[in-house]
Amino acid sequence: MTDLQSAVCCLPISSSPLNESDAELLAGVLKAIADPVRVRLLSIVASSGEACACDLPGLVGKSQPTVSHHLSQLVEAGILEREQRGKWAWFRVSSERLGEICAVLC
Amino acid sequence: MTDLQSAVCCLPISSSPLNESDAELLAGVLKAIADPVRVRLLSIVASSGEACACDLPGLVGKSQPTVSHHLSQLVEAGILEREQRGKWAWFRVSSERLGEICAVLC
DNA sequence: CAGACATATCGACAAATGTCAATATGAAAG
DNA sequence: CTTTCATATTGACATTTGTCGATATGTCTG
Repeated sequence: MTDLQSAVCCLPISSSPLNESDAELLAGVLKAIADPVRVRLLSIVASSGEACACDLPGLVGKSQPTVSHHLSQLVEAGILEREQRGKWAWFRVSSERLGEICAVLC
Repeated sequence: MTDLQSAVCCLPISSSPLNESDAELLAGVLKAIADPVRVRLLSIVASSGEACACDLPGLVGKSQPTVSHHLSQLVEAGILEREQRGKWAWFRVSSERLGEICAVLC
């Protein structure tokens, strides 16, 4: 997948038809959220302000590797930010990135 | 897939952790947009106000059955509305539904 | 009704995705 | 440096998804 750490893509979708590459960027970011487990992870992190990876497998009922994989996808899409604290990984939401998504959609 | 014609799901994701069924609803609606071709279709319809299905295969470079399939997914998710005019199918964006999505995300 | 044409459905297939067990990596503590 | 523990990566697999050709359905027109 292409680099998603910069801006989502573009002007609002209603301002003019997206070209193929902008469409891939936007679709990529949305795809990163569009999974039930990732939505729950995102919601858990968002509502707590931050969350430790160590708690998340228990909270969503998935294995540690699966949760790790989902978290990586959210980080790669710029939706979560990862911070290492000792041996623990903490995550918080990039409300800036979420805002970008909404700005493109609405 | 479950019925997505009613409200997307829930309070904003940051207000409290989504339960599994709300997460599936939200993920389902996002998944309906999270594809490059569907993003382009959505953007074409949104920026024109409305669009005829007859023009869309040419505009996105996909076959008629493929476009029809993508449009159905967007309609099923409540993101596009379909209207039959003679033998043509016209589509417009449900800005209400898009607004719901943004309200849940941000 | 018959023909023409727009759209939907079906069947098939390759590619992408979600999942987990096993294992590797990395970071602190002793 | 060794051990311990948290997280990431690998490999494998079943399921889902995007795509198209062929065909069915539906809607107007003559």
